[in-house]
Order: sequence, then structure tokens, then C-alpha cells
Amino acid sequence: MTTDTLSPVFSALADPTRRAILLRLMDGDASVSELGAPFAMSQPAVSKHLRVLEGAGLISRSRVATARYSHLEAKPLEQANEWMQQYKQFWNEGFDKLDAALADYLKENPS
Amino acid sequence: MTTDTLSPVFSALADPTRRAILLRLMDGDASVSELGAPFAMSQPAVSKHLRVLEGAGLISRSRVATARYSHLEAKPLEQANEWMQQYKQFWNEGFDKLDAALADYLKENPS
DNA sequence: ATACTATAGAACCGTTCGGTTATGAAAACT
DNA sequence: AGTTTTCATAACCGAACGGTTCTATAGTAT
Repeated sequence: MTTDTLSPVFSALADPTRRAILLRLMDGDASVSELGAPFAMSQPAVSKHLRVLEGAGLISRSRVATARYSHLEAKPLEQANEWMQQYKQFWNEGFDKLDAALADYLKENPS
Repeated sequence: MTTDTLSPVFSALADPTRRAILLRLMDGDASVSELGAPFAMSQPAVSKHLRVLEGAGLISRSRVATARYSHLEAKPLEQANEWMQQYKQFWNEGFDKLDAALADYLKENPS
């Protein structure tokens, strides 16, 4: 069993609200109410999103008085990033084709 | 309106079968039955996965005789990658902390 | 024309998702 | 001690997901 760790990460990233929360956390740790403020949704909905992010390892949480602070954890993002880097060659391919076209052009039209 | 294009991409990547299909497509275009062969699932299930990938722009499709060939399209992967690059600084942070800890250690234990 | 091959589409099913409202718990304030 | 603030949990709901089976379609081959 390979205990798929990437799926929950991509799944968490699939929601725009959660992506926005992660971006917000780049500016520093924040409480549930702070994180939820920009969104037109109930507090439990925000809590649910945070639980998903925590489940994917994308955030860790700690208590400060009554508040629960979320902290960005970037390792899963790094793993997901590494997975995608496999395709780097493919999104350079476009440029390669352009280069080839340019080479052909120069061959027929010597400068 | 921002017409969220990242969500369908991450959503498509959240399934291990679909990620495997994308990896397979790095070796070249392939028919539905070829793509489905490694998996213990019905043909319509594979077709569904391909539709999801196509909907996210991750593959394009063409007909050759009765077969339908899938072709890897890396631009959405690149976009998703770009989104994640925002966090690059964060997954270097760990090393920074390690470096700091090492510096502290060396200060107290001069070599 | 007939039959076969490769794939898509429709209908269905149980589970998960993203949201809601209502309620409970823990720490802080007075 | 009682109230307020901050958050979590539970129960519910409709929609989407990942799979199935059964059927239809479009080319190929005979």
C-alpha cells in the first residue's frame, strides 16, 4: 500500500476558498474568524475548510487563549510541486517548437 | 468574474488513477483501452476519467479510425505549478531554520 | 449487408463535498 | 458565578464523484 499522500493535497487545493486561505496564511498565522472574514459563509463552513487543510497537512493549528491559530505548512505543497515538475519538459516543449520553427526560418532566409 | 481555471485542474489531479494516466501519456499518445489496461475498472469508468482530464484542459483528444487518442497538454499543469511557486520561499524556510540552528551550534561549540 | 471493435452515453448507486442551522465547550471578562 | 467570545460538533441537505451495468454509435473488416 502506497498511502497516497498527494490526493488529499490536490483535493484540498481544488477549492478556491481553501487556496485563498493558504494565500492569506503567507502573511502570518491567523485565527478562524480572521481567516473566515473575507468569505460570505458561516463559521462552521470555515472550520470545515480548515479541517480539510489540516488533514492534507497543509496547515498546523495551535491554541492561544480561546483562539485557534492556523500556521502554513509548506512541505505538502513542495511534494505536490515536485510531482508536477515531472512535466517541466512538456511545458518547455512549446518553446522548443518555436525555436525549431525559427531555425527553419533562418535556414531559408539567411540573415 | 475570474472564471476559476485552477480548481478543475487540481480537482482532476486529486485522483490517483488520473495522475497515473497523465504519467502514462508522457510516453506518448494512447487509446482509451490502452490507458485503461493497468486499472481494474470498467471501460466507461476510464472514459469518465478522460472526460474529466479533458474538461480540465489536461489532455486533448483525436480520432484515429475507431480509436480515440489522448494527448497530454501541459499548459494547465504549468499554471498549477506557477500557483504553487508562490510558496517556494516557505519550503526553503525549513532549511533556513536548520542553517540558523547550525550557526547557533557552531557559535557555542567552536570547531 | 453483417458482424466485430472501440468508445461514448444513460441510468443508477453509495459516498463525499460544501454548505446550512442549531447546539456544545472552553477560555476570558466582569 | 454568570456572561461573552471563539471555536468545534452534530445533523441535515442537495450536488458532485467514482464506480457500475446496459445500450447506442461509428468506424473496420468480411
